[in-house]
Amino acid sequence: MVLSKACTYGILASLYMAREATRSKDYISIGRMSKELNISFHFLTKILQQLTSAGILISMKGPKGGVALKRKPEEISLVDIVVAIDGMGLFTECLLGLPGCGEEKPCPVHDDWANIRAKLFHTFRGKNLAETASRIDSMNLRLSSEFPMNI
Amino acid sequence: MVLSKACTYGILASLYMAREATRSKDYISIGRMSKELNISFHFLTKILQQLTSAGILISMKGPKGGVALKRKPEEISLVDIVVAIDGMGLFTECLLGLPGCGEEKPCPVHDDWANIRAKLFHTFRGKNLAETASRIDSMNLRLSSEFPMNI
DNA sequence: TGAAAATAAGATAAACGGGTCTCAAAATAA
DNA sequence: TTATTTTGAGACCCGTTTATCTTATTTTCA
Ligand code: SF4
Ligand code: SF4
Repeated sequence: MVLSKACTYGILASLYMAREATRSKDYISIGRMSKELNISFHFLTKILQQLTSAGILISMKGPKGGVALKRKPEEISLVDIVVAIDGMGLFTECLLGLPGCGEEKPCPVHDDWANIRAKLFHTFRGKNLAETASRIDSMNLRLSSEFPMNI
Repeated sequence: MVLSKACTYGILASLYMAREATRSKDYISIGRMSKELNISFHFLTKILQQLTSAGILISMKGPKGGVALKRKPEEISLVDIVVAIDGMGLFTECLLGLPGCGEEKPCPVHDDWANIRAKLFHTFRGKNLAETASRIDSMNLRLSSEFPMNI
């Protein structure tokens, strides 16, 4: 898997919060999100704690508490979430797993992989939560996995 | 990690065999490969067994035995190795891990990911063992990880 | 103040990938 | 034939990821 499960959950939750942020300024409870996104509550909690300590979210305990995006959704890119949870590995690691990959002694697939890797990075970096989340509504896309499979 | 460790080992061993195949027609012992590539012998054995049962290698027991590419190195692409070990997942799975990814109800990053995914597939498919292995020699590239690291 | 609601934190367990180990089976060569 | 060399096959171990569970801690509100 390209992204860890934790990372995809983090992205889905972030998109969910970005969509909510346009409607209210309140905190969103993790329990509610975990139900709507079909993600284990405790697992999601741990993931969002990572995003909180990474400075992407702010959290508040107690009734009316929950979690919210720290910055405006337009200012948060998908790469922020990915890096906070999975680290930079995907964008820096060698495709063939050789330690110390570099330009001087590159492996046979270096050029192609470096190209794809960069494209992946720029794609994630170029997508902010606001625009991505708005597409969910306008194009009737899905966020949760409660739909039937096809292909 | 994009490719599993087993898969990268399989690719490295295949490239090694492709390089050897141009010099002799003998079987190559897994023990020798495991030493030269710095890969655990038993683990490499298991991986190459997968390639054998996938029809990519042929094997022979006993002294002078070992393993060899079944077809000519020019006719084996990297995608053959990847699919035999890791399956088609990398080229078909959803980036966000949602089951049943598809065109009808795609997730918000579908278009970009599908594009990158396709590029990845065509890159692997377009690289055959012969050409890739020959670059190892002609450009003094590396196959094993016994070299010092440099970013 | 006290009950309830929510995150924080950490222990625990299951599943998986990576890796090791042992023994069997086959082929060679003495 | 017998010893040796090799792959084949499977059990087993270990660390990480995924997931669950339990126990604080903080906040709100009656
Ligand atoms: S493609 Fe480049 S970064 Fe990846 S393993 Fe090869 S040399 Fe290293
Ligand atoms: S990008 Fe396409 S294939 Fe990947 S999860 Fe989204 S809808 Fe599915």
